[in-house]
Amino acid sequence: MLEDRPGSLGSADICMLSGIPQFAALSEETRNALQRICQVTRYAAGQGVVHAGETAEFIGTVRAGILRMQKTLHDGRQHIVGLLVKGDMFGRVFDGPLHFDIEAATPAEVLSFRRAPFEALVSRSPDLDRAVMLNLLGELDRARDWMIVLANPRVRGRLAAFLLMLCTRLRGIATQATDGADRLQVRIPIGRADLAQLLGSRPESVSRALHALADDGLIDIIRPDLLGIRDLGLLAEEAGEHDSEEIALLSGRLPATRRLG
Amino acid sequence: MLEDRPGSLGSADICMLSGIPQFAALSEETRNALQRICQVTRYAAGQGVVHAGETAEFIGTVRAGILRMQKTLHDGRQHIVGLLVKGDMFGRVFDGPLHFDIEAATPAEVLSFRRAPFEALVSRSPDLDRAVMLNLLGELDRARDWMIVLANPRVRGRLAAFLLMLCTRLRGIATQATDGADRLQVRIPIGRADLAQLLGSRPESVSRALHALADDGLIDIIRPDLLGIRDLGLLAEEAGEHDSEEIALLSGRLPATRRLG
DNA sequence: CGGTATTTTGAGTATCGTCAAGGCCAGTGG
DNA sequence: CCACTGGCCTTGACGATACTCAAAATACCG
Repeated sequence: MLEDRPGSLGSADICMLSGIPQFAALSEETRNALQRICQVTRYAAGQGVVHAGETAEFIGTVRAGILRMQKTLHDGRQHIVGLLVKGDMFGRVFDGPLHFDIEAATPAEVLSFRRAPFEALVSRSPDLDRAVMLNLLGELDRARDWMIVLANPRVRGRLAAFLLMLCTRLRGIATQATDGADRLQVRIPIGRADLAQLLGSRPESVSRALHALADDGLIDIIRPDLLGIRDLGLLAEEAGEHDSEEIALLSGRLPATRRLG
Repeated sequence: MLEDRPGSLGSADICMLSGIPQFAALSEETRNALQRICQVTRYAAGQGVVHAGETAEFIGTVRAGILRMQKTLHDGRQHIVGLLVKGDMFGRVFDGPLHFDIEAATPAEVLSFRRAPFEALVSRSPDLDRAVMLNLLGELDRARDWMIVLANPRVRGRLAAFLLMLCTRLRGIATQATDGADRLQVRIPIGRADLAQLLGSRPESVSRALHALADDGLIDIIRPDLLGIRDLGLLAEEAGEHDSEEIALLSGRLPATRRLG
């Protein structure tokens, strides 16, 4: 359903929209119109994409890589409030300025549409309008999933929930091919300090929690930013296993211990 | 057992849409069309409105009172992920089932539109379409504000941030008239257990933090669910004062204009 | 007025935040 | 090629905070 087809298309331009699920279902006409008002921009890790307070002149869609959304506090510190991955949009269609900064967390490619023509196109194309709305709905759900992650009382639990999120929602983006067998690998796209703020903790505590999980055999720390997932089931248990169904699906091909209450 | 109960069909038709900001700007024609497919339902505190997993047959808008959005875990415990107040919509227009339960936190009035005709109307009326989209954008922002609240490392800070939210975003809804001078009163619409889960803590810790704030003179605990705000500025400081501007507005004098998404 | 649920308090322990130091890695310059 | 430097991650120690368990006090409801 969500498969993007490797386009056997003649023009290079036509490929610009490819790979983004939500655009795949659009009509030929709408896609062509989008094509005309878009451009691809590449960002290096750490580079700013949009700043809070300014009404972005374009609506963006992540094509590759990971962007982080953050609020800059008055004292200069930054507070991450979410990550944007392939297919996520930003830029407040029809609305005022953004309330958050957006920066590239990894090298990233952004597909950007000039605001005015994009809004006009949305008004004119019901299918695009609907795609935008569904995208918002999806982001809303994910923001609420974040809340559940953050509502975990212990750092270990929040970290486990976060890793779980990386394995499920961001599957195929943050995760990498397994090394032969069934071992799943996850790349953490942000540093310890940022991760700590995201999880409402401190870098030291995050590090300790991470190593505690490793000591208990739930994960392997291959590199500081690269983890191997050993037991997804135990991880889910640690996180409070809110959605046991989805985990079960993932664990299906893994020798995870199933101990549902 | 909570059961959904259809409310009385609207008879005072003309006034049904009144009082909800986002509908005020709609065209006469759209409002009339909405009028025809809506009904008002009243819920008692604790009563269920929609259950997760089912595609709601209604798109709802809160008219009065407070609803809570929650995820029911496999073990029966519930996890609150947000509160809905006047003007907030729920029901995933154009999309599948809800992922959360919705229950009345206080006695509430919900304006509900039958899904099919509502979606048809949205497709037909650009102004309504845009109102729905702006509403989603606003909810997304508030969900992210929640994340910042929850990312506070200490319970005191999270609690202070939560109270601040009640004073700003839910102003006039959770807040009550001041008793004479500058003292603001806030009603907490959920019990300690729910509040604790919402803030990623335990009822005991929430109670202690609350009384600690009271001992330090930031608030008064009039009843377990009714607080008097003594010093908004100190509260903001406690919370980490992310948005000092808005606080300054409130701390000075009102009336604060409703913050637009 | 009694019964129940919720909130609060208390004591003990685990966890976490804080401060400070040490280690690892990459890039830089001798 | 190697020492040096700076950033990030990790570790250690200690004090503060928060969770757990248990019990008492209070509010709520009929």
